[in-house]
Amino acid sequence: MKPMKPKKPYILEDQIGHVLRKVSQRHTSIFSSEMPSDLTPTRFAAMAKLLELGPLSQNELGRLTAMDIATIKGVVDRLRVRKLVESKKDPKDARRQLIKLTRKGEAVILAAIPDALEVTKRTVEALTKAETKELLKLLTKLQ
Amino acid sequence: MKPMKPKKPYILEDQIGHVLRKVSQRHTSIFSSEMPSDLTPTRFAAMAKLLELGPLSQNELGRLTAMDIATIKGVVDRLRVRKLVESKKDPKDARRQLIKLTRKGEAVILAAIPDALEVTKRTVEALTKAETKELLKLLTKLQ
DNA sequence: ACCTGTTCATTAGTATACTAATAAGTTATA
DNA sequence: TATAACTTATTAGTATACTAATGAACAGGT
Repeated sequence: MKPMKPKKPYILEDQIGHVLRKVSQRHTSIFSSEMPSDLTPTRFAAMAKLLELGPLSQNELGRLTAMDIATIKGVVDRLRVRKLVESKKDPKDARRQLIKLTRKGEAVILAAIPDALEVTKRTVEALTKAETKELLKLLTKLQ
Repeated sequence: MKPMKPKKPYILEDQIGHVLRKVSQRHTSIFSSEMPSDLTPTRFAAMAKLLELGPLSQNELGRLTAMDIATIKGVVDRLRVRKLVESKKDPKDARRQLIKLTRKGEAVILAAIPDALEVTKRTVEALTKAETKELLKLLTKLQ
């Protein structure tokens, strides 16, 4: 008779998904304590991409910020309500909504970038520089 | 006059928060492709803790699975609808709802554990064992 | 010019994740 | 014992995150 395979225990705290969730939660919490209350991580990401690349379609913006089309729509809607971005039909492609930063949006994102870099710094403050680099390298492999 | 500090560029892809978000998304996607459709990561985590520790109050369960009280309530409600857990008043403390696995819930979680371990394995399949260990060590420091 | 397949955007529905307000029950202590 | 402080749970509201269905517009090839 084959010997029984010993049952592997399930330790939640050792599972990568659970740890990722907790670290993400901590990051979000640091973000909201450092940044103005209506700048969430995703809103910030969308605005940063628009600053970097200029006007983009909603889909492009979603792809570049890792949000699916339903999620990016909500984010853009809420940015538009706050007059941080505006959108208009793309004259070259009637399907597309071209999203661009308003003057106010540009000012807000420019002012917020140093704080966002500080959020990153605080998130990894328990690690050395070498460890941080290693962590980013490993996580990047898992994307 | 003091020299101007050079403006640091903001590279979204280098920010830990963004990379964490993407890796979490990929993990969730692997989870839902490997597991039965109504077992989400959080439902699974809650059931795994109940299996490990027996009946717990909603708050305790939330703390042990890193969910705030509003989130764990929703998760428990949806587990209850599916008859995977049941709850009753704690006779020793009238504030508490004691949550416990049903027979069905226990069978479901026991059957699902090997698949959940496989999800973890697939999530880190791009890394060596040593890298995986290192990643978990670094992430754990950031919790 | 027509069809086929693709892309873009919207909508509805479900699930996590948080805040803030409220209410009820328990514990600590003055 | 009275009350103050804390804990537990619920509810309402907002924000990400995904699926699936729909419809409009575009692109390629015949």
